[in-house]
Amino acid sequence: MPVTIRDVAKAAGVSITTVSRALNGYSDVGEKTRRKVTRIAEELNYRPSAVARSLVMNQTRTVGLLVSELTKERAGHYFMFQVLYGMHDRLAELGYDLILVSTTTARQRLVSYLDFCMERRLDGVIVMGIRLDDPYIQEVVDSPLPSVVIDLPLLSDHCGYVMTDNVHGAKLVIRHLAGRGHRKIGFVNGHSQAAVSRDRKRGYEEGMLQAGLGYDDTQVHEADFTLQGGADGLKHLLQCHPDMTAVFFASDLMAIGGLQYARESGIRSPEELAIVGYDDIELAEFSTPRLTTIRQKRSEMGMRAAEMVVAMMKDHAAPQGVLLAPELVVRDTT
Amino acid sequence: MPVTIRDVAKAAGVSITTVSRALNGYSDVGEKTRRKVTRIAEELNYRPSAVARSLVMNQTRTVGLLVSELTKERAGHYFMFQVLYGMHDRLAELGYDLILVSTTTARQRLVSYLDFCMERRLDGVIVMGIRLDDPYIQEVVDSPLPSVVIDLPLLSDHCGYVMTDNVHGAKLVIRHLAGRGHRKIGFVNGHSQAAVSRDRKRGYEEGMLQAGLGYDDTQVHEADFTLQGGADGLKHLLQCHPDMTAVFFASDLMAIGGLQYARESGIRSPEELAIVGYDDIELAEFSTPRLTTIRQKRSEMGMRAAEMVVAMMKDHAAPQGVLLAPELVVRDTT
DNA sequence: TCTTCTTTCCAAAACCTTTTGGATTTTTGT
DNA sequence: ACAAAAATCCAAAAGGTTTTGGAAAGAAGA
Repeated sequence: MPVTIRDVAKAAGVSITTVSRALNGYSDVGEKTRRKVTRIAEELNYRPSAVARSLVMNQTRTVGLLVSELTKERAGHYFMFQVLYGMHDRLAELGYDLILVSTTTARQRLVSYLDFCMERRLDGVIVMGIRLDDPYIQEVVDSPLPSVVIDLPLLSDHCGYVMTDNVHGAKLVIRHLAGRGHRKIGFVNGHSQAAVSRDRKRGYEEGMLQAGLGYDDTQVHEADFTLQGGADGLKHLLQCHPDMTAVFFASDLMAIGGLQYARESGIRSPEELAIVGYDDIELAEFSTPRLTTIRQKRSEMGMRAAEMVVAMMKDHAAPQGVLLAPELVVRDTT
Repeated sequence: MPVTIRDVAKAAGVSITTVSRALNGYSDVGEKTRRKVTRIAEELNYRPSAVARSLVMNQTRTVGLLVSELTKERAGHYFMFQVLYGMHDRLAELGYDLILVSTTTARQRLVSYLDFCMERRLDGVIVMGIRLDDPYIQEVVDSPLPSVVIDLPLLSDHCGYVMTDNVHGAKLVIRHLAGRGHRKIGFVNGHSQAAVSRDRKRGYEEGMLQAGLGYDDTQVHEADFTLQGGADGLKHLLQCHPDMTAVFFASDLMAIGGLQYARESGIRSPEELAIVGYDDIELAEFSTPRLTTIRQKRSEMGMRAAEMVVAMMKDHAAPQGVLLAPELVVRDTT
């Protein structure tokens, strides 16, 4: 049904070789024939079949986006959407397409992640929102497929990563709070199955020690990145430490949950309790009071991941670990 | 490099025809050979090439997701992510893959949307977050490619749609507010380039008239679905109508913006001002006070879209217009 | 035993492109 | 005007699968 290269060749009175080379800008085709071919291709509305091309070139120019948290649980969406945006945009610029691969669907549970990529002959994979305990993680690292992971420091022969320097980000928070005179600072962390949680906790700990405030395990509470988790975390922390004057949350969503709990409990922020989040999602700027937080360059994360995976696929570049600098955004809650 | 059907055939001592038919469950292959072939295929870790298959079968089992709002502007993300989830999940179940097509990238501006779909030989398209004034809209309708549009009542030979009954949803809100005794009800709408805005406004108007409250154009304000827009809209409405006791926002995000403006202005909700949103995004349940809103079955929207497009592609089913029922969720702001 | 179905298998064509290795024509150098 | 070099073109192979139209072998019926 669709018009093929043969149709164009016939209409132009040349061989299909010539059509191919004319349209692809090779130098061994005369100027007049080239113009004729392009004109006719235009007229016939010829679109070269990407699948035929993929078959012969042995590359699909497609990268898979493996996201395990594409589930009903929505905690990560605020963060992920914009990473996705930057990633897709840069990939499109580089001439690659993005195909969704979810580990949570029924089909994926049967066909393994790797099988899927092999069958589709994906050129590379970007992994996002994966947990440390995800069974697919080993597959990714072991696979010969070029891959880059977001927010997980996985470095191997075929696997790079890009993430924000979470240790540094957390330290920025503590330094800021200490500078404001806070001595007793709590920390509501995300679940331990996220690499970022580990790093942010380390940053919190080191930051506290460096500020001379000491590290106390009971001032740390592990939640799950959700609004509710943030509220519960704050409640718990304040029960143990009624004299706490500042709390650092490992995500904006949790911080907002905390903010709401505080308001319901009649605790004013920042007067009675300073609150800091992490991520700088859109909502952070519009909460009342406006949330102090750590900004992650989300769309840049996506772009860097895209660039790296393309470099690996195209130029056989070596995978690297990219650490982006976080940025403290001071607003009203501190 | 990867193992092909030829390798399997050779190893099993049969023809490639037999391998193909054995693996695809045809009846004209003996039980013992079938077992042998499957065993060997397993051993060799054979994965049939989807691209070769696509070429010969003339179908890619891939549908494109055309989303024009995959931009830095984040207003729709809270809504779209979960539609995407339902859509992808159902598509995967049905054996189809989802590929992202954005109209906002540099590449798409050169190569038209249709060209992209043709080149990739997509079997179908789902369109989401598109505006009434989007230039691609005509392409979609005219295209012979099976397509279904979300939140835009576009029905043609090859194009169906699924959306929530927004007229009814808005009426539910007005009826609810009128039942609570409100007489002067404002409306902060989304931008006029969204079909949903048109419908929700109609629902508001009809609702007001049916409740005997009359329709007054100055009680309606057009915003843009953003937090800031909601805040500004409420401010404007209250300036014109200080005696307004209830405001209906065409999205939760705007309602939350309104809620925040109200709080900053010392206006308590629901005591002094009832507020209703639309969408029932996660945040609605966690705002203070918790937001009364209209629930859209977002993941069901995605699923229905997926099912329809597959039916059109596979069984040549006729496109339909699907209207899902909205649902009033009463919380604390009314 | 001979014919007629079944069952089981396979060679070859088809899908649409790119690339290889040469062939043919034109231009350049002398 | 002749050899060499450059420019322009093309036939055929390759890529990995499905499907078509038979062929070969075995079983059933006479």
